[in-house]
Amino acid sequence: MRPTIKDVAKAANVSIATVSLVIHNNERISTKTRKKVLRAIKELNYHPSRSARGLVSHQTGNIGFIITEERFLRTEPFYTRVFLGAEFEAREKDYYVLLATIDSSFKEGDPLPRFILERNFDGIIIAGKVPTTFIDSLLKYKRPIVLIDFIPPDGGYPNVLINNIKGGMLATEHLINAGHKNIAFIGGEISHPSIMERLRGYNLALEKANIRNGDGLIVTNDEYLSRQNGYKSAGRLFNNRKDVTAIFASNNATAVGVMQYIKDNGYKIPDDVSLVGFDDVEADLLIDPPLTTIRVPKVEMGTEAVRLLLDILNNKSNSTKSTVVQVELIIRESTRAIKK
Amino acid sequence: MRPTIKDVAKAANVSIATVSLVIHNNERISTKTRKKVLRAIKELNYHPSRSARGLVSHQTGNIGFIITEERFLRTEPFYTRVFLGAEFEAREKDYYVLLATIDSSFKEGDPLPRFILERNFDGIIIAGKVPTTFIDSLLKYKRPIVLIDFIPPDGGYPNVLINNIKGGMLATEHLINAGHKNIAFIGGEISHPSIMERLRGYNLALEKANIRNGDGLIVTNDEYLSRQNGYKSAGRLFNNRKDVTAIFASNNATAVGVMQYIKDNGYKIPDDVSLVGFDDVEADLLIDPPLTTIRVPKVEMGTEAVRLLLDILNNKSNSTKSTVVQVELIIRESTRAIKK
DNA sequence: TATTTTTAGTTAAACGTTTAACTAATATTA
DNA sequence: TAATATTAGTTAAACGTTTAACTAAAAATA
Repeated sequence: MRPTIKDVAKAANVSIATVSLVIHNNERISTKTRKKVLRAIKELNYHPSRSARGLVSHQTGNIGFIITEERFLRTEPFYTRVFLGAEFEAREKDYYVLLATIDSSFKEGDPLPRFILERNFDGIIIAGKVPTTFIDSLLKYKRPIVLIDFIPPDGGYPNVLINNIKGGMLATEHLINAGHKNIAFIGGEISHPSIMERLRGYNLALEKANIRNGDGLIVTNDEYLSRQNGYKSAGRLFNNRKDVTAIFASNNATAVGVMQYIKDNGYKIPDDVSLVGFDDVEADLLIDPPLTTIRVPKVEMGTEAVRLLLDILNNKSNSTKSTVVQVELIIRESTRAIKK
Repeated sequence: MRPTIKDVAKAANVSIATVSLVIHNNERISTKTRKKVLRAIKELNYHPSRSARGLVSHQTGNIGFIITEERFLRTEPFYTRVFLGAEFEAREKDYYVLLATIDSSFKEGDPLPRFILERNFDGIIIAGKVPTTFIDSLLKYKRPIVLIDFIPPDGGYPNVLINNIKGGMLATEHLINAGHKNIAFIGGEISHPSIMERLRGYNLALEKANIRNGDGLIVTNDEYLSRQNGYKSAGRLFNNRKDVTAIFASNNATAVGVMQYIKDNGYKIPDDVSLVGFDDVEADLLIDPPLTTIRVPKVEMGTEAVRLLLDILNNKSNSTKSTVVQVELIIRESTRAIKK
């Protein structure tokens, strides 16, 4: 049988209350007693029962982690890394993470994950864009919510954001510094605030360098970011502008599609066209040539989200604080200085 | 405040015991009372507290899902799909799934996931190969274990297995039927039972067709299944045997590496070489040409694992029953009949 | 010295369930 | 009809914690 607080109390020859107080670092217990109790805890390999604890304290020790099925299954392990960061941090802080996916077309009345219905969570992390209706149906549970890489239209939630503007600037400036003038932006899912910001960074960098980019260099649509979409968009781009020498693709999958199109049409990377992606996933290294990209600290985003959430749960923070994680330019072989 | 069993009892004008019995489908309660109680439950949107339940029943309602970090982060969402299947089935059966990763070099004494240390799980699912030391350190918790796609050396656990032999045969027979004679097998991680079985299926199919495959057609090593490894192995193959016309690669990532090598060396797929993979992940469709492959029912593997585990937990099954999921040949464009 | 304050604990109630043991009412049997 | 069995519930203890309220002993103060 697993040891209970009673066993510890008996072993240390104190009351169960004392054991509980030691566990919670209450300063009312003398160092001597504290040591005695801690020794007993270690000897018996005692771990408090979550059930008993939850029953009296009305806290579950669970953090929900919600992501759309689509995003979770994405070929690039972007959000799996975010999850990993969250799980590590939660483990550290004595919380469990309950991962559940929802449909990206979630409608009001659709079944919610069990732990939500059963109110078995202290707070919830939502990773990536989800339907507003989903967030709405969470409201009545009155638990803190932290969003990752997503700002819903009505805003007002604490979130962990990527410095997308900076990323867009870094990518574009890298191309400008290499002497490029006709720099294109290719981005799907343009309604996503993050993609819009990357475009904004792109524009800011061009402005700063006094480059007036002519028509047809910005190709966007609102389809899901994917290889196919990148391939298609590259086609549209090259139909209009044969003079393009550099492309900034708003995420990695798009970049791979763009690369495929360029290869299929007899151009060479980076000889004819330089290409920069966004995200930095392993696949970037395996493709030919390895992709220059903007690195996003994925694991850190997960840990930050948990920290933010726990700060709110412990009243250390009001519920509108947000964190912005920084990005970094990773230069590989898909970009080079323009031929004179 | 969330409703408790007392609120339901008051609303239905019965004792709390009656409510509990109704929830557990005890036949001692009349249909009339049962209806009355169920109505109250629905009206109040009552869900029993896991904490209270766990405290008295000594069951947690949690299923652990363990996977090595390496496998979880793999570019192909193979195990994420398996997890998804497990989560769906668990949700259905009123269980939570606690996902945690371990290091693939887990050693005795390394920290275990929190829910294990705290004994907060009724059973555990291990997805993919893990170090034997990890399984050993689980033993003392005396909870049922179900393995997915892995048989440890000392065996003895219920598991969900892929019909790898059948898969190997299907792939190889497909190539044989297309007229190929010099059919190679490329497989990394050969110490993995699943890969060995795929090789066995390959051999069986050749035997059945009375094809004596000469030297150098089987290229294996014990490195992790990956693109680079596939690329390298293909190099070794073509150095020895220029006459190969078809290749069965033991998983998808390997196949992609092989494909890359073939392209880089001026051969065409499927014109010069036919190629079959194993796993069927989305990426197979996006590569050029789309890959003929053996489809593995990934989601089903997850649901089966949960079913197996719950059967054991409910004493419906002894703890050595295993399930084998079936595979299917998916013909795409990477294979074709041999040129006469 | 007598009183008050502080220290270092202990006692006991409460949290929301499950379930064995009990009971009152009704049905069956001798 | 009296005794027994069945039905449809109810009562109450138990699960393992937390924590407010209490207390005995020691220290500080008047």
